[in-house]
Amino acid sequence: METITDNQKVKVAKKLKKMFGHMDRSEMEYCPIRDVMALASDKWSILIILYLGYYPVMRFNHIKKRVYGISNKVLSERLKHLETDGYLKRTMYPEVPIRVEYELTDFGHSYLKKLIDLTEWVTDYSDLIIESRKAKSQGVPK
Amino acid sequence: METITDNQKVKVAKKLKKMFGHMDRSEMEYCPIRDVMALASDKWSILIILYLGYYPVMRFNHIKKRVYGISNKVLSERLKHLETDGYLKRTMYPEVPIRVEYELTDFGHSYLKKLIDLTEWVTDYSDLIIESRKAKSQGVPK
DNA sequence: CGGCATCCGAGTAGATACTG
DNA sequence: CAGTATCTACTCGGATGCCG
Repeated sequence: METITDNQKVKVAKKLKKMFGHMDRSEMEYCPIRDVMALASDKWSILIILYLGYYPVMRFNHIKKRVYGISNKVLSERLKHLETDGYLKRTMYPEVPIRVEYELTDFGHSYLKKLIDLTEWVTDYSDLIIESRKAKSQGVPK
Repeated sequence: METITDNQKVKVAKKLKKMFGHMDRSEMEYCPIRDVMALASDKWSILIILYLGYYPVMRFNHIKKRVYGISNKVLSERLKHLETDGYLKRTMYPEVPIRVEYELTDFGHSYLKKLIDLTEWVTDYSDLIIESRKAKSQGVPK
């Protein structure tokens, strides 16, 4: 485990203070963090974006195959949202049969980088989390 | 907007390949990324962790006041989960009235750092997202 | 004070069938 | 092929009341 010094903690606290200083007053009914995170950090959206980082251009059914378990409805919803928020670009080719391609925008790529950071962190520590869960569930009785 | 070169995109793709190479075969019914992210990346948990980075030690009602709009039920759920997964430590002082304190573990702090990265990114770009939303909703008719 | 139990309503997900 | 429509099932969040 990467050690964290008290000094670093203080720095972090300062950053936080700057970030949401005013939110302290609980005028944070509109909170951009909550808002934005909510939209692009659900399990499906993350996977979609990660796959689009892997395969630069994907079609609807291609994504559906990769993002295992997602339904048509949810996939098209997510894609629409992600497009609306500017993460990805949708290109339609009016051929027969129709062809639609999805790819990340520059903004999407910038988010992808953050996401990869996070997933690297997750994969590094997921074992630790799983262990922690077991420890608590088997629970030392007292 | 921070520019992203094709070269960087290739690097990112390689990382992804390493990260979930096998997931490609869609044996990813258990996907640690999905799993872990789902638990600590919901809007409430994020705010709880951010606040615990700001106020090192918090009590139940203190958190409740800060995390505006959260209900008792949801708060205690989140706290329990976050504790189970090892993000935070819960200390009970059997006084009267009882006192319970929450604070981040080292693991929690390590996650906090990632979270701050993300929120900084979000605050940098949230305007851009809002604009993108407007652009799409007012929608150039054709 | 902290927080669990219960109930209820709303939104969301999933399965399936259908269309341009 | 790329979705939409529809229906159902279920989970989630909020409100309330109770208890150690």
